[in-house]
Amino acid sequence: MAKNSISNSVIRRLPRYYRFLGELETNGYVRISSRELSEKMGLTASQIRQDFNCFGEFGQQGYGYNVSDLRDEIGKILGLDRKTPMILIGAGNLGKAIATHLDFVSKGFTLIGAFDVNPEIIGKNIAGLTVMDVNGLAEFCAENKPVAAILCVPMSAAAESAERLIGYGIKAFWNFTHYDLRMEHKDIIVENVHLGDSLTTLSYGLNALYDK
Amino acid sequence: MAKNSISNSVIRRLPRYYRFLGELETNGYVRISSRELSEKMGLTASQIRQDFNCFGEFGQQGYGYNVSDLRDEIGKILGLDRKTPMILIGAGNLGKAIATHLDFVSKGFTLIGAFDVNPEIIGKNIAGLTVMDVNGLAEFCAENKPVAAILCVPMSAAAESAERLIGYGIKAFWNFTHYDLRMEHKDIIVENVHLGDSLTTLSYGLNALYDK
DNA sequence: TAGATTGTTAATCGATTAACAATC
DNA sequence: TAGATTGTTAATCGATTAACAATC
Repeated sequence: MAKNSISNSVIRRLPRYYRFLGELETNGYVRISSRELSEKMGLTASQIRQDFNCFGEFGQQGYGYNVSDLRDEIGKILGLDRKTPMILIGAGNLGKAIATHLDFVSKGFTLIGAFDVNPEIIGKNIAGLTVMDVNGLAEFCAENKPVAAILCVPMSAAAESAERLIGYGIKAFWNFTHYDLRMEHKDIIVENVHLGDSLTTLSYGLNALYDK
Repeated sequence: MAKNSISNSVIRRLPRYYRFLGELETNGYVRISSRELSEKMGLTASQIRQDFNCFGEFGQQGYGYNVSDLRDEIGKILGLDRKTPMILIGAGNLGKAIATHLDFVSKGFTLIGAFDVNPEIIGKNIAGLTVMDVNGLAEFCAENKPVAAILCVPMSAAAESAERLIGYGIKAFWNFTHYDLRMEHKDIIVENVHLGDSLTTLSYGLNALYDK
């Protein structure tokens, strides 16, 4: 589908394009030029055209881009037409919030199971799922073949959990721990969310304020 | 403190350096060379030296870096010795999880208040704080002068909440909404966490799997 | 002193921006 | 056709890597 290999910088801009195009569509836009979109998004028109051209020719000279078509194309590129089965590992505060807060289907996933070690959490209902005991994980994976996992366990359990999941056939991780999956497994697909690092970066940003 | 202007790429690596150095210290390391650190972190030794040299000369030729000193320096650069007063706006599932999940003090902040509109949430206790009615926000800010805010409200309320908070003197946002604060306010410090975009990126990553 | 490793300059690589010919 | 705007090539900018002199 995608030409050879698309740079990470481009990929990270795609979800934002997709969101903006959705808003434009909602607001009744039928066509948009790279210049107009660049003004709305705070990018250069050049960059937008370069980005889209990584994947094909979606525009029309003299006209611009058809908003709805372009959005669909980007959706396909992002694989949002899939429903990759995903499980949640660690249904504590954070895991629960993530499972509840997001619309998985519109992002290419379905959440099909949730697991925890804590007896107080097991049996509870989150996002329409009954939290199961991690002891049943092997059996569940054998039966339901989840492909992706949200890793929301404490750091102390991260390495062991990840290794087990890989053993059960999990290929992709949405990783909320600081365990460095990418370093340990070159072949596994990983997207990290490091909330602590993000807050730390905000702290750095405050230097601008205090240094005055 | 920091030389002129440090590139964003460098800044985003600092929290990770800080974490790794903490682990090394825990494991009894006293000194480390850029080469050894590069192997542990999956970077090049060159990059590590370049990064550190943005802020000063922390090493010693022929020896390497003192782990504990270096960590302290990076901590100072990140402003982790501060306790910037921060408030949580939106104490729903996600807001609650974030407030509970993270150690704010070790990241340069103290969480001093939590607010919501929902009567079912107001009065509840999270992270040692009683959730207050947003109606009391103006008064609270006048009295307690929070500098930073976690924005965890629904998209529909994001713009209005942000504008209000800026009016009450908030200078920095940890933004979990898709409202584009940076675009609207060039002078405000913003760190975005776009969970939806992150999950979407993971979906793109799965192309590698399905394309085969 | 000899060996090691930094700090720093130079070379390379990649990403962004500018320019413009192609074309709707 | 004339005007607009893409797709794409070339120029610029910035970040990473390599090399090495300085020095502990």
